[in-house]
Amino acid sequence: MPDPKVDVLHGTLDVLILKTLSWGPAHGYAIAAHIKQRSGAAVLIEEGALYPALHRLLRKKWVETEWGVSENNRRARYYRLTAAGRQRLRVEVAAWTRYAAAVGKVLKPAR
Amino acid sequence: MPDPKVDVLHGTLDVLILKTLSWGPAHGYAIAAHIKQRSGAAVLIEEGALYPALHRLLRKKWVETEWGVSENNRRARYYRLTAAGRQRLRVEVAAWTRYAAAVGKVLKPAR
DNA sequence: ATGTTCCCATAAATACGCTATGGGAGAGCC
DNA sequence: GGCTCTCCCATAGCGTATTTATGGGAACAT
Repeated sequence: MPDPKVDVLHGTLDVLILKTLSWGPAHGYAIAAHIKQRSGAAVLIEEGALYPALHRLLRKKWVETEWGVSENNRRARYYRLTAAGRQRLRVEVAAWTRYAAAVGKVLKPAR
Repeated sequence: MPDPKVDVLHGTLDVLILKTLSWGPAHGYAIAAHIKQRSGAAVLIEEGALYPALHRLLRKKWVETEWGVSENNRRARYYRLTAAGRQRLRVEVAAWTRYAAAVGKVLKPAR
């Protein structure tokens, strides 16, 4: 069984969602589309991961939601960052940046 | 502010270990120390994660092992990259690089 | 009417790191 | 001889997050 495909590293989905919502409220489908587009199709969010993640963020009060109608005239649930969510975004971006830099140092070729 | 500890993101441990072993054979304890040192203490590998990971890599034939004696005159198990492991390292470094770049694009501040 | 896209959602399987815990053996100090 | 510190290996149980697999409903184009 050759290699398992890993689209999203554990723990990075939340920050991607929060960042996306920092541009303004959006519904789930649009969030996934935005991340895909903005990452150059390198990060693909499965719906089975997306909706549990959104509910998780809701429970933590980092986002809030209300039903609405999408641009395509469909029933859609819009998510919006809360103040706590915006703060959390800063924390998670900092953590990612730090971690990515650290991994980069380890993986960097010899000097 | 003591030690800002950062959890290891799922899926990044293997590549860190493989990279470390690309410098030459090493035992578990030294692998953890190397990653800690090289990452500027940002990435700390718990032993409860390290040894299962090493056994995983063994099962996949990416590393091989033999018992020896450490620099401190202690019984130690040395791990060495196999050819398949070296190849796998290239794949995983590429995957990390690509993924990190993609996340970076999403997290980048406004245009 | 039929297929396609859009949109939401959950269960089961899976994966992997963390915490907690255990042990053994060399080295240095009293 | 004891004591403690550091080095080194290892496993079990837990928690959490992602993938896979499914399901459904509504709008729109053909």
